Amino acid sequence: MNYKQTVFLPKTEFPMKAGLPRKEPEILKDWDELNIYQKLRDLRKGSEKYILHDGPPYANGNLHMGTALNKILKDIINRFQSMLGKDANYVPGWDCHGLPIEWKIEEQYRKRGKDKDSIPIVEFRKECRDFAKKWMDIQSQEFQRLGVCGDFFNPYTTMTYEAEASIANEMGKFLLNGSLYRGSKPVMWSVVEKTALAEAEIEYEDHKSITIYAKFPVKNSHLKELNDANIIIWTTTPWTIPGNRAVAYAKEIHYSLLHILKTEEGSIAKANQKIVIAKDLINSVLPDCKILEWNEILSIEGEKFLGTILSHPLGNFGYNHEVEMLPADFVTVDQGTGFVHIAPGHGEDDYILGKEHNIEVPETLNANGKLLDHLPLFGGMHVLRDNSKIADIMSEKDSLIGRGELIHSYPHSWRSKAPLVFRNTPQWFISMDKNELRNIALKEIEKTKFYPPAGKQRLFSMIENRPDWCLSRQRAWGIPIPVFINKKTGEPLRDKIVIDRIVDAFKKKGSDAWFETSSKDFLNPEYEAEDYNQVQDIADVWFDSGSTHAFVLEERSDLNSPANLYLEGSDQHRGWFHSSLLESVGSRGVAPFEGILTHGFVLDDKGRKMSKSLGNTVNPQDILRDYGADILRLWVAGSDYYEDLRIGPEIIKHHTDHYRRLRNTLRYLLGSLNGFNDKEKIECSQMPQLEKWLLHRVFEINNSIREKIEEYQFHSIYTEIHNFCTVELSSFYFDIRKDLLYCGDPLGMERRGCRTALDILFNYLSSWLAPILCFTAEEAWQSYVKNKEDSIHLKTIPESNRDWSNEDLSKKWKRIRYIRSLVLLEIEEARNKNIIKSSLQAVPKISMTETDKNLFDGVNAADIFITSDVSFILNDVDTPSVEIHIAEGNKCERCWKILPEVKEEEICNRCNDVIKRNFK
RNA sequence: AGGCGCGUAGCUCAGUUGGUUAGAGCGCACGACUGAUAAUCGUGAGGUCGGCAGUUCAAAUCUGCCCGUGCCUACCA
Repeated sequence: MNYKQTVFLPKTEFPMKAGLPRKEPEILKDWDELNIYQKLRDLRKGSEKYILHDGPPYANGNLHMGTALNKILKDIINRFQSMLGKDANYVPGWDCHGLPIEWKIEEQYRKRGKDKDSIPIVEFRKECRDFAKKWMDIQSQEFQRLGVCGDFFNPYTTMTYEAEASIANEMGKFLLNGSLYRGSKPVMWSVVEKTALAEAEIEYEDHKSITIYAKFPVKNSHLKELNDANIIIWTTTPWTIPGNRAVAYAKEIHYSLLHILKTEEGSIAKANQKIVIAKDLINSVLPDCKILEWNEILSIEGEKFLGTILSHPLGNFGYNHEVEMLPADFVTVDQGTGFVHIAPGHGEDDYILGKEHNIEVPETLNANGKLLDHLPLFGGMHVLRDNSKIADIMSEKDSLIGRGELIHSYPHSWRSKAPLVFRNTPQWFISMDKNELRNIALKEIEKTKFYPPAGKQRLFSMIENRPDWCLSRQRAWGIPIPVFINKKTGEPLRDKIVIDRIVDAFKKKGSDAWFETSSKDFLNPEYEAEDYNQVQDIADVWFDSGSTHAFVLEERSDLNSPANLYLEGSDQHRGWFHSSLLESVGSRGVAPFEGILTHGFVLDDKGRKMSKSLGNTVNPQDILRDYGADILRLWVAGSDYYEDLRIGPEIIKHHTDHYRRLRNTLRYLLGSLNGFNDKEKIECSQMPQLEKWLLHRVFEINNSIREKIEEYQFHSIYTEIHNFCTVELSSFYFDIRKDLLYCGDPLGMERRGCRTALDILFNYLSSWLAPILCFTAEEAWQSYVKNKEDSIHLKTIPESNRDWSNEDLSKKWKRIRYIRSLVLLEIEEARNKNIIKSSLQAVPKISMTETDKNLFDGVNAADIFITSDVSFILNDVDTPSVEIHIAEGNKCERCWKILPEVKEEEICNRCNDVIKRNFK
C-alpha cells in the first residue's frame, strides 16, 4: 500500500516563489478597490492620533534611493503605529517653489532662444507650476509603488492657493512683530541667475583665479620708517579692489619692512621700493614676486600698525579715499602676505569688520556682475571675466608687485555651476534675536526627543551660531514677500488690515495676485498707493516648507500640531528641521514637533557616496523591477538607518535570502494550517509543553517588538523575527513537529494543540511583518482568510497574552535544547562514520543527572531529538554524554520511524490507529 | 580647515557601567534528507574589534594622535 496519501503534508496556494515585481501591482490594485486608506481612517476614527508629518520632497526628477529610503521608513513607522491601534494618518507633501524648477523652465526658454525677462512673470510662473505638478504626479505614483500608504488623494503642496496665502500670512506675523527687517549685507550672489543664493544652493568646485599682490602706500604712520613704504596685500579677487576701504592685520603677527634690492627680469616688482609683509611669509611671497635680493630694514610687531593710514593702490587715479589699517582675528599667515584687504561690500568678515569701525559699505557691482560705470578705470568690467584685465591695468599704474594664478575651491551655484561673488545688496531678514527667536528655539530643542540623540547637539549648535535668516530671493517662482515700503521713511508698512487683504487675495487667486492686483486694492482706503513701493522679492523656499506645520498640521481637521515626529535625512538639520523650528517658534513660540528622527545617507556597498562619475548608483526602479518593493523595504528595515546605509548587489542578495526565509516560514505555516478551523482549536492549558513553550516565546517577542516600535528600532525587530523564524521555528519547532503534523491523529489533542498554536503564531507573525513586508504579509493573509475585504493592514498586533508567559518553562526548555544540541552533535558524528544516514535510524542513549532527566517528564524525548527512540541512564556528571545506537526493527512505511513493533513493509501501531480512525 | 557622526567576520547587525577563549543570523565549505524540494536539517571554517600610542591588574569598550569615510559649515584675503 502507498501510505503517502495518508500523510497530511502541508498544502497551500501561497507559492514559494514570490514573483514580487508582478504580484505587488496586483495587490496595489486590490487595495485600491478596497479603498484601504479611507477604510483605515474610518476604522481608526477617534483613536489616539499618531502624526508623522511628511517633509516635502522637491517636485522635480524621479525617485532616487534616498527618497525611497525616506518614504519607506516613514511608511514602516506609520504602519507599525497603525497596527498598535493608533490613527496614523499620513499626508504626503511636496515642495513646489524655488530655483531648481525655475531654472529648468529658463533652460527650456534658452533652448528656444527666448529670454526669460521678456516673458510676463505670471506666464512664467504658470509654467513653473505646471512643471511642479507634473513631477508631483510622477513621484506620487512612485511612492505608492513602494507600498507607501497615505492620503495620496489629497496631499499637501506648497503651491496651492491656500498654502500660498497661509505662508504669506506667516510672513505677515514676522512683519507685524518687528522680526522682519530690511538690511544690507554681502550675500552670495550669482551673476548668472541674478540672485542671492541660500547656503543650501551653493556648492564648491575648483576655480582658477587671478591673484595679485597689491601695494598700499603708507600715508600717515607714527612709525616714521613706514612713511615711504608699501603695505602688501594678496587677493584672489582683483575686482574687489575698487571696493577696498581698509587693510587688516593681526596684532600677534611679526612683520618685516623690506628693501627690495634686485628683481628678476620681467618682474612687476621694482628695486628700491620698500614693502611690508609678514615675516613668516617672506620666503613664499618674495619668490612669487620674482624678487631676488632684499634686506630687512626693520622688524615690526603687528600691534604697531594701529592708527596707520594708507592710500589706495590707485589713489592717484580716482580712488583717493583714505584706507585705514584695522586689527582682525581672522588674519593668519597660512597664505598671502599677512595683510588682508578689506572690501566691506564683498565678504562676510570684511563686512563685519567694517561695520565695527564705521566704515562705509560701497556699492561697486550691479546684478549682472559688472562694476558700476562711475568707477574709474574699471567701470563696466565683469567680475568673473575681466580680472586679468584689471590686473593689467593695476600693473600698468604701478600698483602691484606681483601677480599669478591659483586653482582653489570656490563657491558655485548648484544650478548654473557658475562661480559666485559676494555682493552687498538690500535684503529682507528675520532677526534671530530681536524677539528672542534664537533663545526660545534653543529651549524648544531641549524639549524635543531626538533619534538618534546626537541630532540634538547638531541642531542646537546650528541655531546657536547662525546669523539672521535672509528671507529674500530675487527670483520669480515663489511666494512674494508681502510688504510695502514707505517711500519717504523707507520703513515697511506694518498693518494687519493690509496683510489680511493680501492673504485674502492669495487665497482667491494664488500669490500671482501680488503681480496682478493693483497696489491700491491692498492699500486703500487707509493708505495712498503712491506713497509706497511694493517689494518685488520672493521668499526663500525654506520658509515655504518651514510653514507646513501652519497650513497642513493646523489647517487640516484630520491632523494636529505639534506632530509626533519629523523624519528626514541628517542633512535636514540645516534644512527643514531648522526652518520649521524657526518659523514655528517665531510665530507661535513653540516647536512644531515633539520628536525628530534622522536617517543617514545611502552609500554604495563600499561605503562611498553614489555618483554618476563613479558609476556606483543604485536606482530604486531597478530594484523594483528585478526584486520588488518588499525587498527594498526589507533592506530599509534591516539596516541601521541612524548611520549611513549601504546598498549594492551583495547586500540586496543578502536581503533576498532573508526574505526567502520569512516567506517560507509563512508558507509552511499556511501549509500546515490547511483546513484548520475554529472547531479544532483547544485551550492553551491542554496543549503539549512544546506548544506552551512556543506561546511563551510569542508572548516575549510580542512584548519586545512593541517596545522597539516606540524607539523606532526596526532593524532590531527584523533581526529578532528572522532569528526566531530560523533558529526557533524552522530548525527546532517545525522540524520536531513535522512528525505530529504529517502523521499524527487529526482528532488527537496533541495535533490539535499544535495546530492551534500554529494558528496563533500565524496571526502574530503576519501582524509583525505587515508593516515591513506590506505586500507579502497581505498575500499570505489573503491566502489564510480568502477575503479581500479583510486586509492584514486593517488589523492590529494582538495584545500580549499574559497567560502564555512561563519563565520556568522557558528555563527548562533552554536546557532541553542544550541537551538536544549534544545529541545532534553525536548523530552528526555517526553520520560522518557512515553508521547512519537519517536521524530516525538513531537511538541516542543519554547519560545525565536525575535533574536533567526529570526535564523530560511529560515530554516525548524521541520527538524532540527526531529519533525513533531514546534511552536514559543516570549519572552525576553535569554535562550529559550521548551514545548513538542503531534503531532496531523495521521502518514504518508511513512515518518512517524504525521500531521493533513494525513488521516488514508494514506500519507502526500509532499510524495504524490514525489510519483506522481517519481513512476507514 | 572646522562642527557632528561612523569604522566589530564576505554581508546585515549584537556587544549592558572596561572583566573568562568577541557573539547572532545569513553567505561560504562539507554532509544528510528527498514528505516545506529552486525548500529543509546538521557540522565546520571565517575576526591583531580601522591603525599607533597611552591610562589600567584588565580595553572592542576610556584618552590622545593618525588613517579611511559620511553629513553639515567655511573654504577667506
